[in-house]
Amino acid sequence: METGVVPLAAVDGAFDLQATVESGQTYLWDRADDGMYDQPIAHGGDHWYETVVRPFTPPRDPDAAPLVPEPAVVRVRQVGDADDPDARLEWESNVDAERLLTHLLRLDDDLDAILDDTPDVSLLADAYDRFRGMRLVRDPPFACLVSFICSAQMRVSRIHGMQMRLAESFGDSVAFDGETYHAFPTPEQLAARTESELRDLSLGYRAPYVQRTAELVADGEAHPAAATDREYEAAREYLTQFVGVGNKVADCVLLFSLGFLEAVPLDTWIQTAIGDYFPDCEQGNYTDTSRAIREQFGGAVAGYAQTYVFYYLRTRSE
DNA sequence: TATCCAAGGTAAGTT
DNA sequence: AACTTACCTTGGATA
Repeated sequence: METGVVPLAAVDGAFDLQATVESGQTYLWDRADDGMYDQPIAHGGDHWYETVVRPFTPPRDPDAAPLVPEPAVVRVRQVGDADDPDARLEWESNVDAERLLTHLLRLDDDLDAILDDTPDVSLLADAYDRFRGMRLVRDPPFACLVSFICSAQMRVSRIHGMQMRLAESFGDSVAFDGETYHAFPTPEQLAARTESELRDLSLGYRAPYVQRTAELVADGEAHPAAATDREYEAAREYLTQFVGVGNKVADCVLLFSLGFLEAVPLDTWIQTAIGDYFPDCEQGNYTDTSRAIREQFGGAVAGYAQTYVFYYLRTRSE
């Protein structure tokens, strides 16, 4: 086993692991000690989180070496909050995971600079204040694509459960620390399953979407990472060729995997925010409403504001 | 205990 | 091109 420590003093701006991993941007991490999402969100706990990552190349740096040399189990926890000068991330893995963690958790972002670029609007300020240190993520592209195809009309906790079952049922097993983990399935592994087998995992009507999208990727007809070198709206359009992917899911993949920080997924919570706080942004169609709210949320980093607002509104009643 | 409802939308069919 | 409708599943609310 390899282990390491990332001092958070070396990171630009604050960091909050729990908010980052449990805010509904990624469904590929699991809380090690208890069932993630099965209980109300209690911030401040120093939980261990685990994920399994296959070798993949950073979408924005295609000439770089893969982030891990082999399928890797990564276990990480945060010790100390943003105000603690000794705060740190502790990790355990079968490989050197520091570069991988920096990528997945966007530790290379300068969060203070991003906040400086965000408009001074009370809703945004409140959300940033409540979840200070939350960062966006960079999920592996194919797993992110499948996750958000599964997200249609579905609760956060159940989306997470679907991804865990997909890995457990169809992904390669990886031995680590005396236990057996499962990587998220490859496009080939999912393409080889039947709609019925996917429905057995409670994917419902999303099952054929996932199967057919996996086929498109496995057959080489398209790959989500190929959207990266396009202009933002063209990249969104490119992703809608996958089955079960409309503008909203496409925006999620652009934001949570491919590093398009200007993407603002227009989900039900953001639609509510538009109605309650920014009614002038409602333009009657996705493209124009998206442009308007993107402007309102700070343009190039609008996706950061979106994700804070999403999490803020979704957890308001708790 | 039974019934109802809504959950990070999308595809397919109509006008 | 704009507008409707069907779609799986299930935890939690309501009666």
